[in-house]
Amino acid sequence: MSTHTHAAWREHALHQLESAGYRRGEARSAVVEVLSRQDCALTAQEIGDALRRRRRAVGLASVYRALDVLSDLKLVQRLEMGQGVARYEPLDPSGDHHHHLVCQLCGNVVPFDDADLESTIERLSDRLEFDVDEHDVVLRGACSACRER
Amino acid sequence: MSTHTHAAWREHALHQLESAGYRRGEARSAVVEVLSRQDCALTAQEIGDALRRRRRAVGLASVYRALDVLSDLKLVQRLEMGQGVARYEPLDPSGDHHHHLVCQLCGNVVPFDDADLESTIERLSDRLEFDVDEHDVVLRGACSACRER
DNA sequence: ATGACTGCAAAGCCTTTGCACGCAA
DNA sequence: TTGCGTGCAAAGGCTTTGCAGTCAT
Repeated sequence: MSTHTHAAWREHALHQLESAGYRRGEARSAVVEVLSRQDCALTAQEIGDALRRRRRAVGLASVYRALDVLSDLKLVQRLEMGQGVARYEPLDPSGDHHHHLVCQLCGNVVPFDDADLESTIERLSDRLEFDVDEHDVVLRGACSACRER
Repeated sequence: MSTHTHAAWREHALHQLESAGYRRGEARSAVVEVLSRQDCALTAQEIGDALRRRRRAVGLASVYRALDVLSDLKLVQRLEMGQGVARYEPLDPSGDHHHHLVCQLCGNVVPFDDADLESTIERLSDRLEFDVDEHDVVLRGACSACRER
């Protein structure tokens, strides 16, 4: 597991934003807030919906703009897991991360991590004629709930 | 490497289409033709362009429709590697496959394969509470050409 | 002859951009 | 006060759909 709590990520992110010269705007802070409460990948829509539910409605354009900035600062990772929709999740500054299982029946996304997989990818990266600095792995299939139906 | 040549994949695909009750239409056959000459992932646009260059222009809608059918029959794999554009590549019936390196500087996509990675993922899949039936791995970084600049 | 196949144009998503206003610093 | 941040509406890019004509069987 990560050494960082959700609150710690939020502080870290807000601090990084400030250091990078960004002002503490309402919309951006609200997006950081929502992301900090969730450790798996959300779509821009989902973030917008969550904000609306919490009575801190933010224009979708601002959500996208906030996510752009956060991606640039490597505070969130942008992921594409099919269906042509991008998902975003907080990036642990320690380098810790997980990958995703996508259920092809219900569309649910479940995180998992595996040390073996990480070290295999690391060894592999060294072997390639390519400077690898990111990787992602998506497993697709049926989640336990859907399999039983 | 695959045990199937490009021509073999084309024959296999055309045969499967026929078995599944599809007619041998011009557009669909042309898409199969282009895919069979390439073993790494192409976008719908790229397929359309290739067809136009070969004087067998096909409407983009038909390209997409053909790719849909081919995906359903598991003859091609649909991949999303960022930038919100889907890519498609022939799927070897033997189960052989590769993964991709994406250069974040020039956008080039390069295939690679690694037995170690495959077996690690297979072991991992058995360990999970999830029926895994597909996986894909994307490595991002700088290709050798871009690194030198 | 019949209905699958195709191309074109229109419609649908997700995402980005333009612009005017408001707010942090 | 300055110019970054925000929301709205419009524009963009990829993909899908509706429709009428065409072609395989």
